[in-house]
Amino acid sequence: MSPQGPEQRPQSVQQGAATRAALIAGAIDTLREAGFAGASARQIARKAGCNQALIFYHFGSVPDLLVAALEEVSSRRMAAYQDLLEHTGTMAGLVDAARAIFIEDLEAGHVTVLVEMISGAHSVPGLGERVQACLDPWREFAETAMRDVLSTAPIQVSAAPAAHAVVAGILGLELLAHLDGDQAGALALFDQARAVGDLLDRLRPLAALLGTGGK
Amino acid sequence: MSPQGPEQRPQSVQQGAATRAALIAGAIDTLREAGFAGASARQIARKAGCNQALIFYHFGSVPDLLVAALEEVSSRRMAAYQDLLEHTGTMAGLVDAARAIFIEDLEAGHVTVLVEMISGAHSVPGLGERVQACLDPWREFAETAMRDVLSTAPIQVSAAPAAHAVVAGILGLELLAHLDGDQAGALALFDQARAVGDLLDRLRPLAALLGTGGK
DNA sequence: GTCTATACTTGGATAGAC
DNA sequence: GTCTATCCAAGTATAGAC
Repeated sequence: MSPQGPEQRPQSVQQGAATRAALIAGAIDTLREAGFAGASARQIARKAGCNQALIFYHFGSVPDLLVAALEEVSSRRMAAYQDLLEHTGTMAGLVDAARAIFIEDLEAGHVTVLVEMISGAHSVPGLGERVQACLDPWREFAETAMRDVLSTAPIQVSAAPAAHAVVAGILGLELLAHLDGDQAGALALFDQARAVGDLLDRLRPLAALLGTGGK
Repeated sequence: MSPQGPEQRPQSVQQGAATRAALIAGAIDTLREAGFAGASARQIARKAGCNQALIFYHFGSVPDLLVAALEEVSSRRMAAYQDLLEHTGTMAGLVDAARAIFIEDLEAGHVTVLVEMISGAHSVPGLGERVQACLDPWREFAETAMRDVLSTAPIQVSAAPAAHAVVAGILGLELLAHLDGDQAGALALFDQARAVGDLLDRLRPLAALLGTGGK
């Protein structure tokens, strides 16, 4: 695309891209292990195995790098979520899918990154809006998923508040799981939800008879 | 209690207590407005209207002061929660009480303090355990409250996972409300929950007939 | 693009005067 | 108990050599 041809600086750009990726990976690791308050330029650079000055060269500032890291995690996970949720017609199926995804995210620390960025946004002016923008696709996604499932549910529930509850629940469970150091509480909750989902699935035909389901 | 009598240094201790209180109040304000990452000794002292060195004299370190602030908020709110929940026999009543309490906490920033301390604990070794200890009474409280309500519910749900979900939900809703700058999402959710609670209350006699409720 | 060196700022914590 | 002054560590960010 540039006038001087695509092979003028092939090594440089490749190297630069690799460094960018390493810094983003280092930022993600640091957010998971030391939180927002511990995510300093020096700490991230150490994780990335490169120099601290490169953060400012490639990203301009530490918060800018952290936002890039959040966007990276967000886009990487969206694909997995789409795949897992697109074939769930029942409440029980939704709970199972949600459980699998959530445990995976919890262990990998994906939600930790998000939570740290949301709470850390308190201390950096203007950061909140950028994190919010990153979260928006997820809210839409959750609302669509809830709309699909709730259309077959025996009780009338609006998708928007339900989606809000799901997103809030994920964030809250992450906070508790990280504080406790285990996922026992979250696992027990998913088991309960699975049982309730099963019950609702079995109630569906009955509800249709009584005329309380659907619209 | 001390040998020299209770009036030896009345001014000093009174002054000291006042300063301690001012520092705790300053720490709470700072956690709410600037988050854990922004809660430095100088910032807190500015809010408290006193000298930065007093933090170390009275509390030893900044994290120690922050824990004291969390304990203060926690114990102050416990009374309010006890009062509001002790007369709720129905699901709808529980939702109404929860809504009132949650909105009050959200506006006053009580939950913000808790969330910031949980997420901030990532960056200070040993802080997590202390925050966890502060949260324990609340988990017990939530479990007791859920047990009371669920005993009359038309479906069989264990109290422990339900309480875990409630606590997680409160934390998550706080994160979202603070990020959005409004409580619209949380309010809509409570309205939905109120409708579902109403439905469950009306289903109770029916469930008893069918034999799916109780033990 | 990457490194070293450095300027500058802020934060935690202590000593000592009052 | 409270203040001023200060030390030291850590953080952000930039300049300039390579």
